[in-house]
Amino acid sequence: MKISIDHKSPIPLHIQAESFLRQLIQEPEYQNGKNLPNEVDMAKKLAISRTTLRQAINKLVFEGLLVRKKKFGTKVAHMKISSKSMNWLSFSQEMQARGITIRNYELHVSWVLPDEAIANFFNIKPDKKVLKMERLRGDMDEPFVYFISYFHPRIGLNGDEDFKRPLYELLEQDYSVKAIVSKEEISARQADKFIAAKLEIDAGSAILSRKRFVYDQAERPIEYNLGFYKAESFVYTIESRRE
Amino acid sequence: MKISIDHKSPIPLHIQAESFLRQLIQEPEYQNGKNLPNEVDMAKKLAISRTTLRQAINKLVFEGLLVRKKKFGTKVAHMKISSKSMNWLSFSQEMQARGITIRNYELHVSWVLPDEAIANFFNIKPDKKVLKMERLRGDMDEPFVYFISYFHPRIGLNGDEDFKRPLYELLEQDYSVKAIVSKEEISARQADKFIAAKLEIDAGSAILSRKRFVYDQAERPIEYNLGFYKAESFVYTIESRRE
DNA sequence: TATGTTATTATGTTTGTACATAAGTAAACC
DNA sequence: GGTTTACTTATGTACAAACATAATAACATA
Repeated sequence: MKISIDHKSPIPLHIQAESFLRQLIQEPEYQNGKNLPNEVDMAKKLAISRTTLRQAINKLVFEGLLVRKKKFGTKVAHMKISSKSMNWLSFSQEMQARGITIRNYELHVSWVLPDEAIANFFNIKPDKKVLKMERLRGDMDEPFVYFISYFHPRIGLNGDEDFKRPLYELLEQDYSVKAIVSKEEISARQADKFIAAKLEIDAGSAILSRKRFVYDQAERPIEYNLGFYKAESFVYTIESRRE
Repeated sequence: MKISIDHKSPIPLHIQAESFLRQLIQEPEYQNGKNLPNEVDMAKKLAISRTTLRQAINKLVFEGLLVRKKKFGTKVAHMKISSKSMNWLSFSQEMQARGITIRNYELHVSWVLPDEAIANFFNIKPDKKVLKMERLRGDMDEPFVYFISYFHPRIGLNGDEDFKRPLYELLEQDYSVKAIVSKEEISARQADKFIAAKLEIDAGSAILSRKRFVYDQAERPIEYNLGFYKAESFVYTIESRRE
């Protein structure tokens, strides 16, 4: 933890402060509930104004990473992995935002014949092969999600892409495909033998399964995605408001 | 649109500005893409500082309701999380919409001491009793969800209410409490013995658990709600869109 | 004509300063 | 001893004042 604020850098100070904080809160002491240094001191130490520092803190508070209480101070919100109404963060971005380093445990790409649900969703003939991508991902300690994705042939993926890059970035930059609409179905189910083995849990354990249908701006189907999350490690959060 | 800023009010100016903006952007012109008045002018008109106004704008930007671009101005983002409708249907309405006739299998109302999570959410002392309502509901064939709700004492519920009426209707009509914001956490878990017995399934079966935090217009906590759904019978769907 | 130059506009960044408020703790008072 | 009062701490609210920057338009120059 040497990273500090560089006043010469073209990067805005509050952005620098933000990264600084993201690093800082990784420290075990803060993860364990210790208060962050108070705003006035920290601002002084970083040689930025309190307002600027608050700007950075605010962002993390908004994201739900920090909680503040008067007189009590600021500390990291002890919450689980969640997808905080930002449905549109990709998995890697989502994890990054929480300071979790992701590890890809397995990646497998193949061309397969679509089953009925998929052929239907893509509106293609069942004898037209589609690209299937399977990924086992998690943090440094253990895998906690197994993804299966199918992509519409129209996109032109060939299977040699660098799937280590964020998926939607890849689709947008290299294939001009913009994922705009997502329909998701979330349900609980019991892990079958295959999934249980991948996630290193017992068959029959509860898992959270997410089915995601992704469309482009013209509502054309792009991706059919299945995700199986180890139960304890995933909580889906939704925030909604009515008037 | 006469609502403006009241400097005498105990409500912070940036909060007032926020409500003002929320109203403002309802106007069809802004919905149709017209730029909001620029910050400097608007701040002058509202008689608050630009900083304070920006504080309010920032919040809406973060929520994804507004987009800003240098030189281009600020306008409403044409993006929508349309899971709204879904989230705000109460259970009975939700079921009705699916053509399912609901049956109440059990209803139990009691006054209990809140556990830490609840006391915290309500921000009350743990020795202050709260109203707890438990309900087992389902269709004509079988129960498929077990609800546990806790209500904030402030509301003034006494426990003798007619809980057969839709809940949010009751709160609104009889107690002038409007549920506006809901934060939900959805996760999979295994049924414990208690829940399993209620839902008539084996202990250890997968269930979908939904934790719901409900707030009123002033973001004050109203209800803490837990729902345990029989896995096969419930799928949570979300539709989201970005621009 | 093509290419700089400048002005304009509206948001973006940053600071310094001040007082308010919630929730404690300690001291003072009767 | 118990109640009030004052202090302390750290966040919350608010303002004014500059200067930076991105995008564009209008103008000027080679």
